[in-house]
Amino acid sequence: MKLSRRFYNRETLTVAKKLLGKVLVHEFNGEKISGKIVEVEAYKGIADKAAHSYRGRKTKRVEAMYGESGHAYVYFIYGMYNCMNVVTREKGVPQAVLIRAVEPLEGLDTMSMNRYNKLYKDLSKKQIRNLTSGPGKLCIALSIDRTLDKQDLCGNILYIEERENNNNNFEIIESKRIGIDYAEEAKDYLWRFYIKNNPFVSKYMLSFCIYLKSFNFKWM
DNA sequence: CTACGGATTTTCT
DNA sequence: GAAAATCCGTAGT
Repeated sequence: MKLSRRFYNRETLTVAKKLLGKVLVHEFNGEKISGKIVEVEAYKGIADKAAHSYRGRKTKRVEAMYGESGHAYVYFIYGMYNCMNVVTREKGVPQAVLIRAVEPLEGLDTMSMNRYNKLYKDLSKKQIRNLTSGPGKLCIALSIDRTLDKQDLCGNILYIEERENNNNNFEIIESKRIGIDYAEEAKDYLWRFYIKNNPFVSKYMLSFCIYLKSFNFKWM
C-alpha cells in the first residue's frame, strides 16, 4: 500500500519514526528500484537551526519544504551529492524528514551499477554494506537527483509504501543528527532515528557487525 | 577501530 | 568568498 497524503501531513517527528521499515521505491527506466528505510532525521523548520528553512528562510532551493506534504525535497550538497527528504506538515510549514539510509531490496544490479559499475554478485562485502548506507549513497544507487525535487510521492514515479509482509518488530534508536555541528543547541536534539542493529544504518555498530559475521552473513 | 583531509560545485551572504 | 543535512581513501592506534 502506497502511503497517503494523510500519512505525511502529521507532526514531523511522528512521520520520521513511522517511515522506518517502509519501502522507498523509484520507478526508473521501466524498473523498480527499492529499499527499506532504516535511518531518518527530522528537520523542524523555522525554529530548527539545523534546517535549511531556519528562521523562515525561503530560497529557491528550499521551496519544496513550503509546499504540500508528501512531496520530495531533493537538494545538492558538498559539490557532488544529492540528499532526499520527505516534506511533512501542512502547506506553508517548512518541515521535512531526511532519508539517511535504506536496505537494498529490488533492482540490486542497477544499484550496484550506479554505485560501482559492477553487478551485484561481483561486489565485495564492504561494497554491499556501503551500497545505500548514507543519504548521498542511496541517492546514487536509486538514481535520485534534483530533477525529482518537488516530485509528488503520492504519484507513480517516486513513492513510499508499506508492504504486506512488513516486519515491524524492531527497536527504534534515537540519537543526535549527523553533520550539523554549526547548529548550536539544535545539534543536540535527538531527532535522528534508526532501526537498532540494522547493518545498513550509516553509522552502524561494530559490535553487531562482529555478531553477524559469526553467522556468515553475506554482507559482512 | 578512529581521525583526518581532499574532492567538487551549488547555494547563500 | 565561504560553507555545506557527504563520501572515500589513507594513516595511525
